[in-house]
Amino acid sequence: MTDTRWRPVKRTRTFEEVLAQIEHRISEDGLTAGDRLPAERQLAEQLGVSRSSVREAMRVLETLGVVSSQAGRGPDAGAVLVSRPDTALADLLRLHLGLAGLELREVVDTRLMIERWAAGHAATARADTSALAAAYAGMAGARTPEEFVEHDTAFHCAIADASGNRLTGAIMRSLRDSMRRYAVEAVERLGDTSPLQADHERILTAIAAGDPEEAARAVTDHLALAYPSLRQETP
Amino acid sequence: MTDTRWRPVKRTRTFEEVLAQIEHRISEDGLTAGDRLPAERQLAEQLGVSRSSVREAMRVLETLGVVSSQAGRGPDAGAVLVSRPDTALADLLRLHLGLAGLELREVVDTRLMIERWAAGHAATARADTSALAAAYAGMAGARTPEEFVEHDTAFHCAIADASGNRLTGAIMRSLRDSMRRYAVEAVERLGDTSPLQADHERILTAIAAGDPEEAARAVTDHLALAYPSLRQETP
DNA sequence: CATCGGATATGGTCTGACCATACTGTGGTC
DNA sequence: GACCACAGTATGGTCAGACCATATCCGATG
Repeated sequence: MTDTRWRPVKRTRTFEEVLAQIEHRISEDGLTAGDRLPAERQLAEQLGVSRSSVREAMRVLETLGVVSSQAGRGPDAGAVLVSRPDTALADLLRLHLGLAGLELREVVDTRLMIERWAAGHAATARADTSALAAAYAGMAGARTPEEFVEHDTAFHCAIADASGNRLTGAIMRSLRDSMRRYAVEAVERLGDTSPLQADHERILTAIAAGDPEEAARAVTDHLALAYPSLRQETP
Repeated sequence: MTDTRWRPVKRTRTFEEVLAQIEHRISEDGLTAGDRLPAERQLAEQLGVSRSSVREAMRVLETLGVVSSQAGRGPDAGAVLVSRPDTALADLLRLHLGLAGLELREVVDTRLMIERWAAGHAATARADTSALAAAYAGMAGARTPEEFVEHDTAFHCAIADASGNRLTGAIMRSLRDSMRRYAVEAVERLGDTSPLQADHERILTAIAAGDPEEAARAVTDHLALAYPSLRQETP
């Protein structure tokens, strides 16, 4: 038998080491959104690596919605810590949908799960419904399917936000972003948007009235209407 | 007034152009997991950019769990398309938890939402419970909190997987990964794991018996026990 | 005091080189 | 013919140094 001695699965690449250092520094120094990271050249010298490796680490952090890089000089320049999971999640889902690693029905089911949960919570908590009402009004004035979907997205994201949980809100926004195309198609296929608006009014009323069961039912019925082909999966 | 002529909000960086090209190529050529991307040098030449820019784009795709790079030569070498949203999601959540952009209670609440939903679906679908049973047995033989949490994570991820929805499964895995530390602390604080095991048996039985309501209740009670400080948020 | 223009710090890109890794093919050995 | 050792080579990983684009800062100038 040849040499099957154990070798480490994978040598840690330099930029991963940089990532670990930065992450360590964040948790150690208690950095939060708004704080600045050292400049790329400076970081490279501190860690004893090349600027390329630092840059690749920065790309990763930027992809994850943790830093935002800005050229130039001054307080706003450089790599600033942010907290923007939404766009990162949206990119992630969009790419995996495109890769056929995920199917639309899985995304829609997940969305239904979140939305029922959020609608119930929002109703229980008697959450502020002004954002919902604004989006509802926006849909009424929409002239194209794209415009309608825009406000529809805002409406449904407002439901998730009203639950008070930022994580579900972020997931919701990403789900909507990644399935925008299909939403437009669904609206075009339906033609008339008035049934959708009736649903929306029912949802809005239930949340405002603080009726979690009715809110959850209304959301379920609404998604069954918007995505009839997936109906059988919503018990 | 100075020149207020319109400038594009932000000049698209080169590597973003590369990203768009690759993404376009994926959806256009119908590439799926397992297919190979051109080599970095080759891609750089094709797109008329430097290898650095291609590499930064690769880092982004790798971060999103879409490609996996492997040095060397042969069929497995180079940038291969994969579909691994789990690790990407886990990194994302972990970093945002560290940045205080998210709070633990939001993560736990989201986990409860998914787990109730998944338990109900798994019970309804009479899903295969062998993975659940195996993880349950693993917990019984665990000797340290870390080991217990390891199998506990497998158990709860198996619930999410049993729902048949890969997206919720991936989210579940990421949530568990990102809160592993807190889970270990919770087990240590509890000391005795037998109440947890009793819960697990109840969940397992309910799913195997195809009783969605009981499964959802069992999961809810279980998380209330494991995270007592968050109990008031689980109506 | 106001304004303009260079100095400067920052990220963005490119080039070319070298290293580490892992397969490929070739040639020798048994 | 089967097997094995070794050079060849394509791939990603890293580095160094240069230059460009952008945005602020600051001093000179009117």
